[in-house]
Amino acid sequence: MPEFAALVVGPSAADAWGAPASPRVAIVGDGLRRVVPLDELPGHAREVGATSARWVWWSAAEGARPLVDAGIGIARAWDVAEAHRLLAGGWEAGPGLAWAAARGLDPATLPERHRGDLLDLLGGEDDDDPENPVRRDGHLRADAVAGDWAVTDDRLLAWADVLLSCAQAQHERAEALGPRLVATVHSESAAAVLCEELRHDGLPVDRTALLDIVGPMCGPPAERDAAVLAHVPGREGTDLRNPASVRELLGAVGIDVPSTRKHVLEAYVHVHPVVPALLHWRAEERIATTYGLRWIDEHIGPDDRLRGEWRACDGGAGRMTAAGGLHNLPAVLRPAVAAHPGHLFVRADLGQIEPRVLAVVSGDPAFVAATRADDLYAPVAERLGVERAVAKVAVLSAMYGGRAGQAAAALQGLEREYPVAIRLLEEASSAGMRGESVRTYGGRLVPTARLMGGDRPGANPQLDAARGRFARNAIIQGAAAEFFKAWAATVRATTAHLGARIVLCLHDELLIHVPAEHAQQVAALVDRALEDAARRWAGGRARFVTDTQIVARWSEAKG
DNA sequence: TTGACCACGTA
DNA sequence: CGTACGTGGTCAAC
Repeated sequence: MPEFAALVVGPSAADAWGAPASPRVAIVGDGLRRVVPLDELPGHAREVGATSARWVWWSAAEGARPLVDAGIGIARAWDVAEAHRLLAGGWEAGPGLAWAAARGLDPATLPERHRGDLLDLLGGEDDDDPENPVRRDGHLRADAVAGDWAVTDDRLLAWADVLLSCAQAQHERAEALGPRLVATVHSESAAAVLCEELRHDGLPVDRTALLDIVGPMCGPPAERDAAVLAHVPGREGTDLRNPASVRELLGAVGIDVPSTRKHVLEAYVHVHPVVPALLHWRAEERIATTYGLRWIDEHIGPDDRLRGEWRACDGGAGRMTAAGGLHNLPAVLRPAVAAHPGHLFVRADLGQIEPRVLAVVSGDPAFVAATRADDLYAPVAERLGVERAVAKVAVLSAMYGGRAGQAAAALQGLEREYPVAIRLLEEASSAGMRGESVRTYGGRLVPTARLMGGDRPGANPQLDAARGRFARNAIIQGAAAEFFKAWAATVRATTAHLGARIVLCLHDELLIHVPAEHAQQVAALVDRALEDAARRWAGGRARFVTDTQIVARWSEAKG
């Protein structure tokens, strides 16, 4: 059993005069057992950081956030919420649920809601020892889960003891479940810490450049509308924000479309000038409403950093998510993402990550061999005896469940030449169609039955097919997310001493803010981190490639 | 106020 | 080809 140091944060309190007092924090494990005020935590945290102990918290948002905000580096962590999401699937991962799962308690016996409201407190916990966070039925007290039980130092220590024992039970389960789960928990826990750092640091922007791009698109809405409506005299009353109204407008100029979506309208750009005007209006309207002056004001601090909340995994296959527009920033805004004075970006993205991951998770020898090429699709095309474009569509269709166009014919070749890889995808697909859960290569449980409505498998063929595609894709997308996080965690650990900070994670791409004089060295470490991650995660069986560049602005990256 | 749907940006 | 996410708009139902 590794050395764990459990950290819990008590409720924020008021002192005797009613002024806000610093919350108290308990640290238990690794030879420590103490309670300290939150504002004295940094000194104690450095003490733990100096050992090889692994931090344990209910969640990074609770446990890692105060350390990150205090500028304390965090080397190793066990995040109970992330571990629970991996082991049990889904996104719900509060202490009550994680504890119950780790202890092998039937989730159905979980107290109705761990809300901590009056009914909860009255019901069922009268007979329990008020000083014990664990009820006689084995579950955690609802008021403890709600965060307002640990009001004394003794209770806070008891709460930390519970956390420590929860992590130890999870560790045993992870070891028993599969060969990679403990490593995946470590990596996911590091990703959760990274999320706190991403939130804390923010993405450096050039405010002047941003305003130059956004400003001209943020004029009076009436003027934007008028530029479109000028093409259709007599229909100035059209509400361009209402798709039904737009469809009516198009009908009036002889364009009959089932929907007004961009890819539908693009076929009509030469039919009537209102169509390109409308598409241009949509793009500007998007910037004005979503990425306009209000967004800049709300999300970009006085230090010219764009901040949003980050999560280490979504509720599905396990990709990272970001709020505040950080994950869907339109390309036209990228020139405004700029390194701050004295700094540069190291920008790196993984090439053809999903087919390379397919090679690893399936172990298909011929497909693994194809990863030796810089362009994986070239040897695949050669082996199938088809054009590269055809091979690419075939591989993507196999991973995503597409059946349209030329995919079907090329898939036959894949089944013949790469039977192991295709069989894995087919097995995932049928498990999904049966409503069964699948596990990713790293061990994340991905439920399919609860997704996309509650219909029973077999009741709705379209829904079954959708679950099949979802499961087929989840084992690839999920494993790619795991590999990406292992890479990011390695980069974070090996470049921190040079002042490098990861400031953006975009599924297969890293943006690292680094003092200019260390950019070259960080770029080299990024590539070495990929080799290390590939060796640890994939046993070196497949080759992974990265395109690593040093740029001052995100938009300078050529790809 | 809330949820469904559309639309669209990113990978 | 398809999967996922977050966001903001309208509309209908409260």
